[in-house]
Amino acid sequence: MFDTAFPAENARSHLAPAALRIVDAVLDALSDRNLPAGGKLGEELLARLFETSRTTVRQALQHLRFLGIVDIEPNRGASIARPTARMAADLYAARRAIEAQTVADAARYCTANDMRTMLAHIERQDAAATAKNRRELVRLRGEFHLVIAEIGGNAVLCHLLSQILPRCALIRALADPQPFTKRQIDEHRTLAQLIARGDAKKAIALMQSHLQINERQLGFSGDDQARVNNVDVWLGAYARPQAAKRQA
Amino acid sequence: MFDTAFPAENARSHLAPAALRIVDAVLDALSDRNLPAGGKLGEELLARLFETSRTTVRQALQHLRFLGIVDIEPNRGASIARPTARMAADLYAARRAIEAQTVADAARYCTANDMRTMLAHIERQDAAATAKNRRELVRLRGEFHLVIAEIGGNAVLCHLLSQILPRCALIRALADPQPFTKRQIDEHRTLAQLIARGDAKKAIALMQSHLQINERQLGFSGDDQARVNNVDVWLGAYARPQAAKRQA
DNA sequence: CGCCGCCACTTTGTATACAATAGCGTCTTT
DNA sequence: AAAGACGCTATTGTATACAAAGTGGCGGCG
Repeated sequence: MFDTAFPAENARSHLAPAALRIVDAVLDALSDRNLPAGGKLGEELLARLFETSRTTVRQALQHLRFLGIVDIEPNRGASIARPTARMAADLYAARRAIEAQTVADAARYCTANDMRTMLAHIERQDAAATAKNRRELVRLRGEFHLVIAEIGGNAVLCHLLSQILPRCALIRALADPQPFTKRQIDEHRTLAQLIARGDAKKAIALMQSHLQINERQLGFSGDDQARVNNVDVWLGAYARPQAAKRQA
Repeated sequence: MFDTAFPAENARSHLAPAALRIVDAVLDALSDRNLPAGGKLGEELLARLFETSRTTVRQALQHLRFLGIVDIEPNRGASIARPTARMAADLYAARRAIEAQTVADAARYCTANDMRTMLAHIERQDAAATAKNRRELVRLRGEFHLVIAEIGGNAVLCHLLSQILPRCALIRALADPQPFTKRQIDEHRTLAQLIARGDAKKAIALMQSHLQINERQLGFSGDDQARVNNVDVWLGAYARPQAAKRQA
């Protein structure tokens, strides 16, 4: 479905396959809520886990830093970002600003084929929700917003959105108590219809409320430090490609 | 003026000093319009020019790729991005979406001290314009928008803006025929006043027109391939820190 | 004479080795 | 016994060496 023209893939295309595996492993672990906030990501350790060199690991860490998933302090190394409530609010405010535009563009330029793409994607969301495949569902929910941005056709907005979506996923993994809900998929479906109809005004309004509802679900009460902090424990399962594939 | 809290600096803080020098050299060359679009940036060459290793060069190139200043093709290396008219339109559309929000936030949260910061910054813009210091003026014009975003207080929007501003600078360096104009600084001054007054509505409107005027000035008529393509020629002057300092 | 294939060279990608820095424990001194 | 300073260890930062891939030129063949 997503060929080389897909902006999110485009942004990753330059990465070495090995580095990409590490990035995906971290993102997968994030979707599964197996991320210890503030957990340290030693280069040597990752190199051993993924059977590659530190050079490649550093590539991956740089990319994750760019996505806001890890913090890198000079001479201190990388650790999982510890997003604050303020950061979450900023992030969602930014999303509202960006996605208001992507939705408007999508409503303007949506073709019949685009509508089919959206519906097919929503089908996959439904399937993932039915199968209670949390990781896939988290991935698809974010990806759907990218699909809309792609229909809008603004490559820059696509790129920006693909950057901040993983951070939203991180925040939700740490602070969202409600994993499975069909309502969001229903909102996606309604959104798709409004876009296909070209009703930009209503589509924007729905997107805004859709995002605000998501944001309000966040609660920063949970003490994230309570999670496992042994990175090799929680990342170990994601290191081997076959292990990751098997779960998916 | 800008301490560690400044988002743009924050995003660069992790880079090695040597890598930062390379990034700044490219950005300076860009401000001076000494950038051959599509020009190849060989790693070995840069390593020799900046008297460092290819490891550091690669770091800098990765960062420039993040900023959209260079394209990196696998096994082909890095080259200066060749932005299209479409890309420019997308970029400015994204800026309008983002800066509408930053201006609104700034108008809401602007303090007396923030106003002084803006005015002081505008003073520097005036000084650079009077001194016909093109590089400094280009830098300050972009930075002013970041100052506004900083006043707004949304770190994510600051970060996103700091990412796309260099690309705007690249596009203007390649396609903007009008280097020196005081009108933009006047607009900045008016914008500052509206923000300080808390008039979000008018401030947003002015920002939109400000950006649209800038965008309309762009003309993609010039054949950029006509420029020098010998990277060592145009970057040589920026390689040595003292050389760059001397011009500034 | 033109085109196709092969070989050499150039350039990038990856891994490893070395250097520098921060954190931490211990030892000494007051 | 407590506090400070020194040195050790663990981890990151940087450079170099080796491997792989791509590009261009040369020679043979049609």
